[in-house]
This record gives sequence, C-alpha cells and structure tokens, in this order.
Amino acid sequence: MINSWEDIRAEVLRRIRAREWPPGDLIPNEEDLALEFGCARATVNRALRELALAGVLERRRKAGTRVAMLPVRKATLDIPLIRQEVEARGQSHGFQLLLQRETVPPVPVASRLGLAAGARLIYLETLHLADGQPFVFETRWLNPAVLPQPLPDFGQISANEWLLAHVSYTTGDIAFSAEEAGPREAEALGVAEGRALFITERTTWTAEAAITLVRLAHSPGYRVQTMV
Amino acid sequence: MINSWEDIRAEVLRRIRAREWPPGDLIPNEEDLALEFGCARATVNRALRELALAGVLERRRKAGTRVAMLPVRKATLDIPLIRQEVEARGQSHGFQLLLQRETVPPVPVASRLGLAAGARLIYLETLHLADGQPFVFETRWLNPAVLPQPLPDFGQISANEWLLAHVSYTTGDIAFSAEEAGPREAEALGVAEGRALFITERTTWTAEAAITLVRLAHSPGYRVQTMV
DNA sequence: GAGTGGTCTAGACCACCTC
DNA sequence: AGGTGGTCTAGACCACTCT
Repeated sequence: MINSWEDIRAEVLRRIRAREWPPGDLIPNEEDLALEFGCARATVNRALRELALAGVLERRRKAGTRVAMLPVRKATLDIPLIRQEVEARGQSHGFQLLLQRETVPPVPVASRLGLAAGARLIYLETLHLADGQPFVFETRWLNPAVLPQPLPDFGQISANEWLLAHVSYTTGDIAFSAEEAGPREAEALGVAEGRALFITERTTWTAEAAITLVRLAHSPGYRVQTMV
Repeated sequence: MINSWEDIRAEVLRRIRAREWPPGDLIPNEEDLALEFGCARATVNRALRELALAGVLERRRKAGTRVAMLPVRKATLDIPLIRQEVEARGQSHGFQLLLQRETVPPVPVASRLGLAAGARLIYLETLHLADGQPFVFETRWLNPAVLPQPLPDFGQISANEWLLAHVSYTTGDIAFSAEEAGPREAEALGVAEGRALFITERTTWTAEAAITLVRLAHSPGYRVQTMV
C-alpha cells in the first residue's frame, strides 16, 4: 500500500506547493480525501493534523480545512544543559560559583517573577567554563519559598541541574537578545566592555509560583542554530 | 469518561514529575496502560507519542518506553514576516531597497550555499522601517538559477514575500547570534558603530539547490521570545 | 440545524529491535 | 524468536461553529 499517512501528507503538501490548492483555498473534507486516497478517514486526519501543526493548514470544525494564507514558519530549538552543550563540542565543562547571597531583588526582577515587593530571593552568579575558558556568565534569581529544603551547595552542583532533578516545573518562557557587555560581564568572560553578547533569559514557573529567573551571557561568537 | 488522551498524558506526566517513574525508568507497555486506564491502546499510544515528541519519553520498539534521562527542553518559535512583525506592534511597515547587483559572492557565502566558486548571485541590501524608523537591516544573496523569471522589482515587493509566493521551498536552517554593528549597519540603522545587534541568519533550499541566504541585523533592543 | 473536524474503540498487521 | 511500538481500518459518537 502506498498510502501511509506520510504519503498523504507529502501529496497534500505537493498540491499546495504546486498551487493546485492555493493559499486560502478550502480543500476537500477528510471523508472525500479518504475516498480519493483509498484509505480510512483516521489516516487522512493524521496527515492533515500534522500539516496544521506545522502551520501549513488551518482547520476548524464545520468551517473545514484551508491552506494557510501566511505560512508562519516554525522553528524548534533544543535547550540543552550548558554542560551538555559544552560536552557536545568535545570540551570539558566546569563552573565557578562567583557569588551567592540572599537579598531583596530589584523591582523589575520581582515584577517579572510576579512576587510581592520585599520578598527575599537567592541571587547567584556563576561562570561556566569550556576547557577552562569562560563560556557563559550566568546570573540567577531563585525563589526559596518554592524550593525543597535543604538547599545544596551551589558551588558543587550547578543550580540548573539541581533544579531539574528536584523541582518539577510546568511552564516558562525564553527570550533571546543581544546586549553590550557590562563591566561585571566583561571581567568574568575576559572580554572588553561593550562587546556584543548573546543573551538568553529564562523564567520558570510551577503551577503556583515563580521558581527562577536566569540570564545567560554567552561568550562572543556564540550561535543558536536550528533546522526548519 | 475521564480518559481522553490528554487526561492520560497529564497522568503520565504527573507520575514522572512525582518520581513514581524516575528518569531512566521503563514504564508499562501500551497494552497494560490501556488496561489500567480502561481505554483503547490507540488512546494510550497518542498520549505517549505526544510526550515522546516533547522529549519527556524515549520510545523504541521492543525495548519499550523509558522516562528520558535528560529531559531536553524544546522551544518552538514562530518566524513571522518582518511586515507581520511590525504590524503586530501596531506600527506601519515600509522598506527601502538600498542596493541591488549581480556579482560573485565571497567564498564563505558560496560555500554555505553549496555553490561552485564563480557562480553569480544577486545581492540585495534592504532597510525595513517601523513607523518610518529603522527596524531591520537585511542583506540577502539570491540564486537566480532556481528563481522563476522574470524577477520582480525588489523595490516594490520585498524579496522575502516574493519568494514565499513564487518559490516553494523544502528545508532551511536558522541561526541567531549577537554581533557588533559594522559601519554599513550602523549607518543604515542610525546607531553607533559597535552597538550590539541581534542577528538572524537563514538559509533556504529547494530539494536541489540553495535559494537564498539572508542576514537580518535588528535594531538594538530587539528580542525573540517564546513560551516553553 | 447540520456539516466538519476531533476523538475513541476493537481489532489487526507490520516493522523494528532486543534478547 | 518474540515483544514492543507504529500504523491502519471501519465504525461510532461527540464538540464545535457556521449558517
């Protein structure tokens, strides 16, 4: 049989790209397509569902299935642990805890985490090394209210790996940007002030409250790459 | 009935997070789970397949289903058209074609596109505007060998939108990085040389050959954001 | 109200891979 | 060789939403 759901997906995609079904067009419903391809409706459904997930089709009950007008392209990136990232390059990973203290965070941090003003957080500064060279400068705010006690020695285990193992989280967001190296970052990474650094910021939440906000300043030359 | 595939996904996720099924653990097979949840095996399959796709489970025929040791987190981001991106902010989009010429590209460009040395490409420089202010400085290499003729006036329609409408492409990759503004970028964007710019680079391919390589230098302050 | 996609079932066969 | 996940079928009911 030549009609697996992947075959059907490929054929539908071909018709869209060949403009037999132009953008905005209503395509036949699942039952008709199943008839045409000589397969069960569930098989057509699987194929069309995948295409809708990829942003190629738009589906609504009763309204039917349309070719997306603006094919929003989606990219998926993996967010590995820094240790994995370093080891994947064939380098050895290490890190140094530069600073740890408990303090009241600045207002922007508290508000991004949705915390009352005056709540105390743990602040960490960590430098990650690849083959002994500075790789990432990490600044992190931790909400001790939602962490299991006792806390570990963050000089021995990196905060991220400890969190992964001991706190189950549900949602979060990631943002990427570019910023000039400030004095603290320049010193830690061993680069000139003002160099362009690739910045990753992540916020992590349990169902109830914020767990952590982390900012990673990557050494110059860092790239995030993905396949579409 | 409380056992939709989403319920089952949620319950499996709960057991993993509660460490009833710790990382690396082999979980019951689909048939046993179907029995336990009182549903069909296909329903369990759907739930576990989604979790495997999200990187929470690892599945292999005969070997069974295991809780992933290193839950590689995946983030999905949308890659909109620049025009959509500007309009989504409630601003008006415009652009200026600054430069167009046909020339032999530098070696790094040719090799990234997998072209023979000496092949001629079209080179474009475009400045995108949001409410009249510089937003993105775009430099683009186009492979005329795979483009439908005649080519449009790229001063009237942006290259990206024309490509979307007239060339069906199959694969590509995207990379993000941070770089200091060079003289050309600084002038076009109206910022000081050396400012940190967020850079997006995309390569696009048909099944046979490279279509385009585009580099977007975003104005300072630009962020790419996503939900996990 | 009615047409469409979303999901579930029970059963079957197959591809793959570990044992 | 046999167990596991991957997929397909034929049918059914349901949820949504457009008319």
